[in-house]
Amino acid sequence: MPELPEVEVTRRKIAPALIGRVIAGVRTTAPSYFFLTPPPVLKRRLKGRTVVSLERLGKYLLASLDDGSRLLLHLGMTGQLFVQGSASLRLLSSTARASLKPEQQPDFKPDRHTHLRVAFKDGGPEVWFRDARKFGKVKWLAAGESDTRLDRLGPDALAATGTELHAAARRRGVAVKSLLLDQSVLGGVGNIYADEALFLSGLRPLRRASRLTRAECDRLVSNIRRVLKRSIETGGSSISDYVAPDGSDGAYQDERAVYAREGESCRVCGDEIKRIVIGQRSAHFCPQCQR
DNA sequence: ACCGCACCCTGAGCGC
DNA sequence: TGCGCTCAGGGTGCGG
Repeated sequence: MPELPEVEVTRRKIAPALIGRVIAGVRTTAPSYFFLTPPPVLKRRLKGRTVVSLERLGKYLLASLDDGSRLLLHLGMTGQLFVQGSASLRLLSSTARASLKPEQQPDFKPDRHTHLRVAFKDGGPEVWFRDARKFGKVKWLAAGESDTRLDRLGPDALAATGTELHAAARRRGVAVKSLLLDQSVLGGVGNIYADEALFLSGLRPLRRASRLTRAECDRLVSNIRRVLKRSIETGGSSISDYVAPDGSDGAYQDERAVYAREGESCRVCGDEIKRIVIGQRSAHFCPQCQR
């Protein structure tokens, strides 16, 4: 699920269910590396606090609390942040979708993957964080405390400029695809949108970053912004053949030009979409449109 | 400073 | 039906 658009949609959806509410208590699963802050500490620090804001930094969510401390969240690959009782189909990953059945039911019970359950003083619906693969993260930050993960983040992909990308690209010998996935270069771009933006820009994913021209960087940044904005508009998207029963799926997956379309024909030129591996990740492109 | 790689974990989908 | 295999939209940390 989680690249910038999905995290942003999650933020917008979950913010009203968090902001202004007083936390009554937190329940967790057993300690694991999912918890960068040990569960007992987390429970102690969050109890009685009020969430005052929720912002997104790249693919991270950062909740500010009334005592100046902050809660850092990352959804990893399969993380799901949702309001208890809501069937947020469009926010779920494809893998989660397949096993979604329980969540579609209003009486869904927290399972062994539901690592965080936040209850509120008002007695209303709880906010839950479920993550089957545990690549997600939760960390409590004391007032004024910084975090290397945040410090390392480059400019947000929605705000970055061609100048910034060009400056970062110049010294790098890696494929442009790898450069785009580097969160210290641009915050928020993941595999899907990197492939889509490269397609729109007519750039091969294997193209060396250092050989990108200034004009190409301008085009690339502009197309990254375009695909991210479009995806946010459609409510985020999930790449899957699965059709949501309620039809609430994001529309972006129907618009994607290359991602997970290996062997299918290009919508622009009809050529066959190829899939290669770059830096242990899949990359998709049209040999004809991307030179 | 940069690069490639191993690794973290679970579930889905495939061929047999 | 079940088994073993490969794959997955995330990131970190290590040695070279």
